Amino acid sequence: MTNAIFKSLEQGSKGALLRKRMIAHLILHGNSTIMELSKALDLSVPTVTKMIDEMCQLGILNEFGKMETNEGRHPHLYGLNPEAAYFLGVDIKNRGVNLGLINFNGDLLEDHMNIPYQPENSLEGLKSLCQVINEFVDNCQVERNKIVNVNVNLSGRVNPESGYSYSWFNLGEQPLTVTMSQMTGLHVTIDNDTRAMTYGEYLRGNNQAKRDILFVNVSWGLGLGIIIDGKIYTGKSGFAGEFGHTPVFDNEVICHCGKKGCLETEASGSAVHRKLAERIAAGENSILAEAFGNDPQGVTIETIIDAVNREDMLCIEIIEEVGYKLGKQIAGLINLFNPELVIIGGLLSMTGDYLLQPIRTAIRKHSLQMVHRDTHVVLSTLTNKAGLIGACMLARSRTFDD
Amino acid sequence: MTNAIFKSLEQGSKGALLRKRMIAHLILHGNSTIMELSKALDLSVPTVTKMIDEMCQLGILNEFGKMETNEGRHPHLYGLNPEAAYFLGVDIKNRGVNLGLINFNGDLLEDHMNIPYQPENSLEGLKSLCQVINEFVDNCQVERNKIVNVNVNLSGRVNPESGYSYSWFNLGEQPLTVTMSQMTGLHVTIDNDTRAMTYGEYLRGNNQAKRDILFVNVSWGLGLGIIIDGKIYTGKSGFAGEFGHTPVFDNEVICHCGKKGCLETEASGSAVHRKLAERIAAGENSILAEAFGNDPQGVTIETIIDAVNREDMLCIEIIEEVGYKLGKQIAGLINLFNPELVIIGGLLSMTGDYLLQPIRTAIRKHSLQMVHRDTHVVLSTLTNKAGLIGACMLARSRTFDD
DNA sequence: AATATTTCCTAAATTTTTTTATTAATTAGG
DNA sequence: CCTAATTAATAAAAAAATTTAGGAAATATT
Repeated sequence: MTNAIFKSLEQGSKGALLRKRMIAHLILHGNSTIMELSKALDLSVPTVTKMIDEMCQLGILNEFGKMETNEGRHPHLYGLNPEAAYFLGVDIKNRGVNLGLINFNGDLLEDHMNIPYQPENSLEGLKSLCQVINEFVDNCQVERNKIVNVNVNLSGRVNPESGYSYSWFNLGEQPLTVTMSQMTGLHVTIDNDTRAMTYGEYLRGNNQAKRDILFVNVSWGLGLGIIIDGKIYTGKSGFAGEFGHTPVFDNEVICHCGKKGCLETEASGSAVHRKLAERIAAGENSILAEAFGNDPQGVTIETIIDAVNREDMLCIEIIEEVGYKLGKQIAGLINLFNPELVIIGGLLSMTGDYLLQPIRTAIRKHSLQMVHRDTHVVLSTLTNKAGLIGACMLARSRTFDD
Repeated sequence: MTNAIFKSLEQGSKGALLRKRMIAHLILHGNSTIMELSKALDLSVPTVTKMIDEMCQLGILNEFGKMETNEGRHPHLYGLNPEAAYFLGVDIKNRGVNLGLINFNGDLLEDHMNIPYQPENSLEGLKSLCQVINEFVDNCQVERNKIVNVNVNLSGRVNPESGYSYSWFNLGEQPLTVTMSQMTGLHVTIDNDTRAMTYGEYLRGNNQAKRDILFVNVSWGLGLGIIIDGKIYTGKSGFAGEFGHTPVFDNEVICHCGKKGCLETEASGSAVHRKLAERIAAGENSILAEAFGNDPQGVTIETIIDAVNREDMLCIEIIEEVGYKLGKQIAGLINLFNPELVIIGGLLSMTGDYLLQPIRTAIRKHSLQMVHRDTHVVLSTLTNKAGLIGACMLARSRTFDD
């Protein structure tokens, strides 16, 4: 972002708020006409015209030809200038890190999945993460000074407002965002990984125009992202969505949160892994029997998903069992939230209908018909890139939030 | 509300939106200075001054003397003119109806509890309800034409926007609000009873300045009211908050919703009633043994509450059991919503600490410490008047919503 | 092909809002 | 009791936004 553009959006700058509202509208609704903007922002046509002219001058917006209409003069279309700014998304996984670059328009220009990186909760671990980021920036197609913001997804407790992370890299006194900015020379924001996935699906997952959305992140653990009236809901302290630790069962499995009976102990990737290990140990057959025999800890969720998609019966049975238990709890969520859309995402959702159908069955059976009638339940469309794309989208959005 | 006042707030009237925003602020924050309003509404001091002058002229606002400050010139205080308009709240109970009258300032001027009325889901039942309302209006201290709006609480499915009620008085084609307006000659709005209670506690329950609130309505059934960012959350179709039908148990009790295992079958007034009946039938002793022996259906929640407060051991035991089960599920809600405040209300909350303490114990045990640390769990302060006061407050608010 | 109709966009006039400067009201301290 | 310091409210000037009216670009109709 050139200096002139940045200045025109700085807090205090005349008309900055309106300009940001206009950008936010264009992000959400795509290229628009003056009339549409005038109605959406509740401003007169001349005012919008004037603002658009200014922003075209600054290089923030572009004209994109005329719209095809049936009658009358055709209106011009205006939209974000893709080259006005670039943003970076960073998605940290158990055994690697995903990096992505988008332009101002939100198009994913480059992505680099599974860059080797061993997450380690120390200053060294943070330094090597920043090194990975710096290498990506140095080798990407865009100059460093054109990258306006970097958003990093972290698991666990994250306060995006203050920039503090409590579960990861909670080192020293200053917010993690400040430390990372110093290490990379780039502006950095952070957010929770499930929230980022939710935001990615909201903006890029074929789910346009839905305002009340639940996103269920079924990976090693179990998380929930909540979008209410088009905005991410974080709760009072930023910890909303701890779905995995809902007290449901009377089992004796100790959850990593320290309690017993958490939903996560029966409905998550870790639950699938444990159940598989138990049943293979009890003598049941599976194409993963050998792998579990050699090194149970070495079997990843990806391995299990692969086995499911190769139609291993034991794996499918366990996925169905877990899906039904999860669906029953999602039924409760639907009763509570009466959402427009429920998206099933996370690693385990890559088993597709094997997971989705039992969930749908359980929802039909256990939630009130009048409530779930208006709720669509679908699979994530971004699958394993939801977190990365969400990180990129957040990197952009955060630049225009106050 | 005189014609001039009404006209100045009508949609389309110049500055109506700003005037409504100002009224909304004064409702929520009480009497304010010009400076405070200027900051809250993001308008300059001269603009606010001009608006206030106009609204004082119209009789909407009053000046209320000067505020005590330490230094400098003291600012004038402005607030709603209590006599500018009056509103009626109607709260329908199982065996009667509660009516209340508030002034523009929200002060409860008159209330009439438990007016004999047998709710009947028919045109006759609706007519006799309107007759009760008309009698109250004719005998109250305010002239009929000064009453601007009447809000009626109904249980079950209600769409406040469209004015249709689906569980009660779903007669004919036009919205219930229109029918009732014709029958009473007054402007009528409707809402769900739990939402009204929630709104009452939000505005009048010593819980000011909290923005994310859950209200648990433990009466014969079990409902949940959700306030997010200071606004009532209704979900996509207006049915959010069906907490009572969360699938939790494996029992064989058929809920009135038709399903088995609903939370409501183990944690609600009806559950307490059933458990009591069962254990008395099994030979356990209680001061209600005789009453249950004669006419089980005749024993009301009020009777049971009375027995608890007279320290009947069996009743207390059952309340504690129900409280713990409810608390465990509320723990899940806290994990999900990370709210600032949880209010325990509804008829059963009148057992006070007998219900609250087991709930708190269960929350401590079953929700994540880092999440519930910032959540206060309190009893309803409006108790049996929450619904009525909420109805009155909604009657007023609805006049200034679009 | 000419005219009517529809819709978009622009320019000047009008209205509204904000800035800036000034006056008013109040307290603290000498 | 007077003056300095502080904050509120107002008035006039400046800036910004909207309304109104008219021209421009496109399609439909005669």
